[in-house]
Amino acid sequence: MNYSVSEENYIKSIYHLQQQTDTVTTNSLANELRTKPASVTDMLKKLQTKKLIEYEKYRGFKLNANGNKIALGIIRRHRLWEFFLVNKLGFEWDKVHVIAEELEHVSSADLIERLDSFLKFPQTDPHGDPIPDTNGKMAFIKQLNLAEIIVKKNIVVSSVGSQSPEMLEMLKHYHISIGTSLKVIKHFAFDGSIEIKVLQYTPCIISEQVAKNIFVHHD
Amino acid sequence: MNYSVSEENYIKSIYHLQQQTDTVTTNSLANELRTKPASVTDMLKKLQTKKLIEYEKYRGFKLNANGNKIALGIIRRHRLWEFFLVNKLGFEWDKVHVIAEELEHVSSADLIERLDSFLKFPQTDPHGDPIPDTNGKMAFIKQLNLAEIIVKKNIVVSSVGSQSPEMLEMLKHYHISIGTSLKVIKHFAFDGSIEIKVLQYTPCIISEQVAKNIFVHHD
DNA sequence: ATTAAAATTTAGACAAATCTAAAAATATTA
DNA sequence: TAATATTTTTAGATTTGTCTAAATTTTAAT
Ligand SMILES: [Mn+2]
Ligand SMILES: [Mn+2]
Ligand SMILES: [Mn+2]
Ligand SMILES: [Mn+2]
Repeated sequence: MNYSVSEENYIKSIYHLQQQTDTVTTNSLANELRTKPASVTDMLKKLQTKKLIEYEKYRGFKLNANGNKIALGIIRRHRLWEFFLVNKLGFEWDKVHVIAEELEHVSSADLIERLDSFLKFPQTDPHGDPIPDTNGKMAFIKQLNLAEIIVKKNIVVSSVGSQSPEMLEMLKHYHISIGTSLKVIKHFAFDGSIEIKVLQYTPCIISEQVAKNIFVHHD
Repeated sequence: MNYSVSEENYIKSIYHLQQQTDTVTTNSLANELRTKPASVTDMLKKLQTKKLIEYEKYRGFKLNANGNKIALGIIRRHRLWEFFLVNKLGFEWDKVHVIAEELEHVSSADLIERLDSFLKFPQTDPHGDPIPDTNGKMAFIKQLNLAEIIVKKNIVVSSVGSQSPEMLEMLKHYHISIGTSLKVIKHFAFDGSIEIKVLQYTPCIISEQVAKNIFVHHD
């Protein structure tokens, strides 16, 4: 089966919202897609007819197994293109999302498998998010929030909560990007800020808000 | 201004038809786009409102200067993606057209300029067709039909009339691709077939129909 | 110059995706 | 539990792009 650009965007958004709450609401999806609740209801009916979601009027909805597989296919394409844009075309990672949002809808399966191979089968996109394989299997990376790290062991930045230019600008200033190794040195109870040390740089202090937007894993 | 996928496909098709006849007819465009004449008329009105064509009811139509520029932008994207698909992803050149037909509509200008640079500013696509530059300037390559070559000097294959898998298969068998150097040895008046010699291979005979689909330029 | 054929346009309909305003269902609060 | 607020759905409209069938215009043929 083949899905329209609009259908694909809905499917992907439902998938992402489900990571937070198992069953999704009409309003949250409308908000995510910057559209109106009435439009969401219309599309839900269509997705139900096409057997991609479980949906009961007024009760919320979720992707079924089939819908999940479709979603992971779209996410695979999105993240492979993002990797291409950053690592081959030299884009900054705050610029690639909007472009990948279009490229993800190009429908050739052969294209994506060849792109994957050309990129040497990357495991994560430029934001640290894992890339599903052809069968929709996605590595689960146990991520911890930097704000909650206590031990003074080496940790590695694996992804970020915000992909805004503002975030990127600040991370650059701190010499932090995906894959950067660092250590937590001290917590300040007063405002929740923490002192960290990035390898080869002098220690610095980041606010709690920044820390909460940085996800890490051990060694 | 931004144009829909449908509008872009119409604009590009009008451009291509204009290469043969300066002013285009409703039927020919409908045929090119595999749609119905009534649909073409509808779109023509829209393109006229958007000031992309000159159009007089029942009298045919053509792109104006603005429409021409838009068309060349789409063709630039199409051909750059085709080059990418063949030279980076390893597609055969009979497979790339349909995919480029989708990729050409991805709208980021930055994307295309970076792609161009990544590909080292190619001058022609995998079918030998010239790639317009950012400003819509396109090199004109004086092409001659192989069926009409008489002199026994070295000539270079610059493009092909058909991009079908059948054509590709046969050209491969003859060891001919874009850029191949060859010589015309003899014409057979009986059926119009000609004997050619591809460098490093023994001479062979190709039918008039094949020859008519091969375009060449001198040295 | 008529008439017949072909090309083109209009009229009216339809599917997809969206919207606003109103109605219905559910959740919250007093 | 009853009133109120919030969420969700329905009803009806709009835009884009397409279609068929009928009307109109142009072109070709007698
Ligand atoms: Mn998208
Ligand atoms: Mn990403
Ligand atoms: Mn296209
Ligand atoms: Mn081409």
